[in-house]
Amino acid sequence: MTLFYILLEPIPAGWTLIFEEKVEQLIISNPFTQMKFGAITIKDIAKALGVSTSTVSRALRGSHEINPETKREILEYAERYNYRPNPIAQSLKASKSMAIGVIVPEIANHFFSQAINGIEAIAYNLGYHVIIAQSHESYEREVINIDHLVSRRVDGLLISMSAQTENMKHLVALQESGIPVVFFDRTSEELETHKVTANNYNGAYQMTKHLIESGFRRIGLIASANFLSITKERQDGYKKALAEYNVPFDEDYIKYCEWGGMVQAETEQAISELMNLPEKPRAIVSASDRLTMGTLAAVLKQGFKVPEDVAVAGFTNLKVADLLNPSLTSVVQPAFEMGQVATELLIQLIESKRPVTQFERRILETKLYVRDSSVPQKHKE
Amino acid sequence: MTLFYILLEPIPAGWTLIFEEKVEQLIISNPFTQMKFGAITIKDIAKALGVSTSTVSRALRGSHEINPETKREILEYAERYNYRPNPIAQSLKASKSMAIGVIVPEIANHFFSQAINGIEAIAYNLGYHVIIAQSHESYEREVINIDHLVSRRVDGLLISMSAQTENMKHLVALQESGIPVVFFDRTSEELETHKVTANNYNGAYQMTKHLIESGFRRIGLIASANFLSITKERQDGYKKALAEYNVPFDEDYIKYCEWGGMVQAETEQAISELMNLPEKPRAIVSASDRLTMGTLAAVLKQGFKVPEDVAVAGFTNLKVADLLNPSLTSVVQPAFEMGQVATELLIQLIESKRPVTQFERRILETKLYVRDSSVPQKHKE
DNA sequence: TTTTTTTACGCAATCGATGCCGACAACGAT
DNA sequence: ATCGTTGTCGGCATCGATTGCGTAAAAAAA
Repeated sequence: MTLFYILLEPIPAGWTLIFEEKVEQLIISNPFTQMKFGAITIKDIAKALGVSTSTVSRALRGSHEINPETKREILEYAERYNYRPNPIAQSLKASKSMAIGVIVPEIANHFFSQAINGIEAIAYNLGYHVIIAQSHESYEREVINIDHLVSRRVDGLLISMSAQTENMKHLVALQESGIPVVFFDRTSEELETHKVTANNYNGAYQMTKHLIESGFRRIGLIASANFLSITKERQDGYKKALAEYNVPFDEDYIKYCEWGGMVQAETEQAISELMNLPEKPRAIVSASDRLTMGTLAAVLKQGFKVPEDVAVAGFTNLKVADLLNPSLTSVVQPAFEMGQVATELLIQLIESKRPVTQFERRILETKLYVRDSSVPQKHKE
Repeated sequence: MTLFYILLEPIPAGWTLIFEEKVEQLIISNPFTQMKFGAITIKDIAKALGVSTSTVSRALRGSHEINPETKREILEYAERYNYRPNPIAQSLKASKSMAIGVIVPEIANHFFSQAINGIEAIAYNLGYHVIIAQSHESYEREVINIDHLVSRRVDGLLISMSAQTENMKHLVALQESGIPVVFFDRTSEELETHKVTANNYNGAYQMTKHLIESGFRRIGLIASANFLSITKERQDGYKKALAEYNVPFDEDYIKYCEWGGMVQAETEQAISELMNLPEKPRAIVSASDRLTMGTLAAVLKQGFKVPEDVAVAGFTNLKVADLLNPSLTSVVQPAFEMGQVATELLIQLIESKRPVTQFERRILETKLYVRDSSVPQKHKE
């Protein structure tokens, strides 16, 4: 008896090849391997119908220079065998990946996950897919991520910078190499491009104004790294409100957290410093989503009652703000819409035939929700 | 005077082409277009060093059959010009996309965003990128997403099914077509593959047991669609605890929410039905992350005091559970680890040379945090 | 010196889709 | 009857990287 072997791996040691034959097509009925034959290509269609691949390609994309009869046949066949063009081959040919990269500090933050929802909604509609990367507020990781996305040949990039990103060289280089970049949330003036933000200035202004009008005058501000655009804008809104009501501004009432809330110890330290000032603040405004919950937690942990000892208000997109103890006065950003707008602008840049020199700055309105955490005790109930 | 035009688009109507010439290379010094020249290929290296592309390719991947001297030159050149292999071309050649698809109900849910963190951590390390899609608890969207990911040629899929997915045909077909699938969180018995879940049974058991031991006997359960694996498992844990303490089980005390918390009206309706029972429950267990906050909100909204009128406890991965009013007794799942394990298993499947027939079921432990929402009033303070 | 082996590298095909040319037939126009 | 048109379609190169096969030259063995 003679056994025939079909080897899927190099010939095992000790075996000798004495006979070899090539076959055109191998039909395997092994139940384990009736797979990976789903992917039908343009070539298969061409062979099956006795036409060239060019004809198939043209028929599929509805070229007018194909006999309607031939076209019908091809379309029918493609339909029947569920043909899908291989996007990888298309990408190679067209040197477009149909992918956009998104870099955010972290997904597990409602502001960003909502923004990503908006990004995906638009991107998927326009045939792009979205690759998400997280910087975890680290400059290094951000650079690594960008490098990775570039080597993946993304067609464009949406970014909200890490709290440790002071230097924009990596982004400038990116843009110069022809990959469009759009900022959202956290932006920088060092790069000329589209920028999409919430109205941070007004959000902070409204929140501070509300606190002042509620009777608080000594108001602390806890913010992310001070070179971040959001920090600057929100701080300006805060100062504007103070000025408007003739509340003296005191530098000591502002604390910056370089880790932007990623490291709770840092937040607690900041709160502790604030609350140990000779004239401790009667209210605290948190100027960053990630810091807000940390601030509330730290204040409570350090034994202060909210709002009796100190009122708290802050930016947050968490839906449970009104279920907190106490329910939290907050400014909500239109995260979903910001993601949508940024993506529209980015894809516009990607698909623009001519270099774009006019860039937009889109500012979307925030919304203030007043709740118990900022209502002075005497007014309560 | 004669003008020469270099056209980037078809000849405008009214123009006639009278002269045409091809050039080898066009150097454009237009400041707008000094871009897209960053992408250096293997061919460029070959041309520059006067060797063939094969040699370059082999040198770059460290083949031994290349002269060390040549290899050094190539490596140096590649380094200097920051050469990166084009992953799209590699994908085409190898028919692997180095991408895995992830389908979750929604990103803006801490359980899933933490799981995605775990997924990314592993995937990036192993050179895969992650494409995320959301079903929004809709079966239709889930099917569309899968279709999209398949046409994108992902190498494998991680999925936590939507609350409306009763039918597994789409996943069976997927697996049969050779794309490995790994379940996490929500699984199904209709598919033989790796499955990664939290210990839902034990989590619900512990939580229910805790409530019983705290003195509650009439305990309601609010859950996702009843065909979901997590619903079944958690319900079983709940029943086990009841049985263990001889608390009679009453079918009326269980409410299923088909939208799994996506539609708050549904949740409120369920709570309302529970609380209108002749013998209304004294405690409610929420058996799904997304439902937990909705349950608490609904209970409070309907005017009940927690825990005085009714105690509440539930699954949730939200970090603010202890800042809620009242702080919420909860079961936390090891979401990050679940994502990691699922991804490891998936990539193992993808890279396995032989068909895998032994599948694992990994069950990771949950953790119960007892807080105020489940502590009977008399014991408080 | 001749033969064999080894070293080092090039050629060309391949992955799937696309698009520029050019071929060829049928047709009407001159 | 010859020529230009129009309609259809195939050949071939291309995108970038990889790899089996072949081979010239150098080294080793005979």
